Formats: sequence, structure tokens, C-alpha cells
Amino acid sequence: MDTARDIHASGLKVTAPRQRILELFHTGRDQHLTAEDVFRLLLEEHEDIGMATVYRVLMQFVEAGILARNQFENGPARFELNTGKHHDHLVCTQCGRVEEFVDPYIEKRQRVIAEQRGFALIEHTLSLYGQCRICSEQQAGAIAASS
Amino acid sequence: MDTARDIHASGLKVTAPRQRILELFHTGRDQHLTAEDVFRLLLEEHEDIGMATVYRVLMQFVEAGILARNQFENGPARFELNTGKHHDHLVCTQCGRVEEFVDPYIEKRQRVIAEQRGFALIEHTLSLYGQCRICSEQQAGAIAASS
DNA sequence: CTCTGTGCAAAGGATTTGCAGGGAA
DNA sequence: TTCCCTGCAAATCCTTTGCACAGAG
Repeated sequence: MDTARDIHASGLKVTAPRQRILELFHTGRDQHLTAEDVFRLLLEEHEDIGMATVYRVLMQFVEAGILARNQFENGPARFELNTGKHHDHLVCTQCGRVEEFVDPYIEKRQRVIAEQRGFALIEHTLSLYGQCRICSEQQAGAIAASS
Repeated sequence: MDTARDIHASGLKVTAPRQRILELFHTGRDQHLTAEDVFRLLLEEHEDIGMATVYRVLMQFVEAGILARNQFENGPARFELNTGKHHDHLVCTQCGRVEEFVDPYIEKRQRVIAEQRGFALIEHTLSLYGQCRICSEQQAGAIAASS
């Protein structure tokens, strides 16, 4: 919550762009923002921050362990607060909503599989793509209305 | 194995570029090639095929269900023969080697999780990143030699 | 003969980098 | 005052598209 402290603790100077960007991620829930999202939100706040800075800051935060970077399919990278707790994602192919989940059993099987193949596991990404409840309902409603 | 037949069955004209590209994937094992790989291999065969054609053909093959496209981390897309059997990947972060695996339990858990969240599951990607056995051994050898 | 395919070059989206001025510590 | 930061523009990487000609059916 204390953005200035987090930034300083990472050995980075506490500047306006860095504070504003980090605040964005602390605002609201389910924040899985693209660099473009961050840039646009800053514009709306009348902050004059360039895309290059957005990318640089996001990257520094990832290296500092403050943010985590996710690459879904072939779209732009999405950033989220790094809570320290690993988790996987459910991504709505319709509205882009991202939900998180953890399944201890899947995590365990992954370690077993890597071991069997002689792989020294470093990390993994698991993403489930589908239509979320809300989009499914909207679609059902639209079909009903058109008939 | 009969590339011309596969291509024709997809409603595509049987042309030299399409046949050469498809043959590449039938050559050898563990073919997870990038568009760049394909382009380079064709050059070595003295085939005069442009990158645009490589991308177009790869895309058509994916749409035809002949190839499958995988996006690992933030690197370029990798293509492989679509055997019709879903599988996930182990990717060596050192040498780039890609191995495949299937785990019925993980598959099942994924369906359960999606259902619990009200997601109509369409597809998923699971990739384990780490160091393969060969790279681990080489590294161990290098350390031993330097001491 | 008629379209689909192809190569080339240019365009495109996402991200990175070079540079000179600006601002934290 | 000293570097670290920043904005801008240009560069990069991967991929797609426009166009006129070539070739499969």
C-alpha cells in the first residue's frame, strides 16, 4: 500500500511516474493491465508519461518482484501485482476478464512430470481459455431476444 | 505422410511451397519450428520462398488442422504437426528443446476448475519451463571443469 | 482461362533503445 | 552536484497486408 516505500526498497528512485503506475495496480480488483491500459489510464489522470517510461517502469517492477508479467496467447503482455503466491489464470476469450486460481494437485503433478523427464523446473504457466459466466449469459440472452 | 493429399483435402492448391513446408514437419522428430526456422530450412534446400508465404502457409495449415501453433513465453510462435491428440509442453529455457506430455489428471482438474467458475472451457495451454537433462549435465560438467 | 498463390516491399502492433535534457538524493 | 530518469523519436522483432505477376486446376 505504501508505494513510495516499495519503490525505494527496490533501489529505485521515487518518481512521479513510478508512484502513479504502482498506484494503478493497487486500485480496484482483478488488475491485469497491459502497458497500453496503463498508458491510457495515466492519460485520463492528465499525467504526461510516455509509453517508453511505462514499459521501462513495468519491467523494473517485474525485476524487483513488485509486479508479475503474464503472456496470454499472442496478445500484449499483462501485468499484475506480485502477491508472492503463485497462481494460474482463467481468461475469458470474449471480454478479456482474467480470474486467478490455484490447484495444489495440478501443481504437484507438474513437479512429478518435470522430474520424470529430467527437467529442473523453473516456472510454468497454465491458462484456461473460455467464455466466462457473464458472457455466456449475455450470449444466451441475445439469441433468445433475436428469435 | 502423403503431403499432397493432405493439402488437397484442405481445399488448398498443391503448390511447391506448401509441399516443401509440410515435408519439413514430417522430417525428424520433435519438430516445433518457428516461421524463421522454416524459412531458413527452405533456404538451405535452395527453395526460393518468401517469409510472407511461409507465414501464410503456416496459418492456412493451422486453420486446416494440419498444424498446431504454440506461443511460448514472449518468443516467436512455434508450429508442430497436429496429431489430433492434445498435449502440453516442457520447454528447455537453455537450448529451446520442446518435449510433449499429457496428464489425464491435470486435464480433468482443469475441467473441474473451469466448471466451478462458470467458464465454458474452449482450450488451454500448460507449459513447464526449466532446464532439460542434457543442459543440466553440460552445466554441471562445465562447473566441474572450471574448478 | 480463371482464380488462387506467390514474392517483394511496405505496413502493423508490441516493445526496446539512443539521446539530451530534467530531477531525486 | 551526481547520476538516475524521463520523453521523444527512431529502431527492433515478429507478423500481416497490398499489389502485380505466375501457375494450379
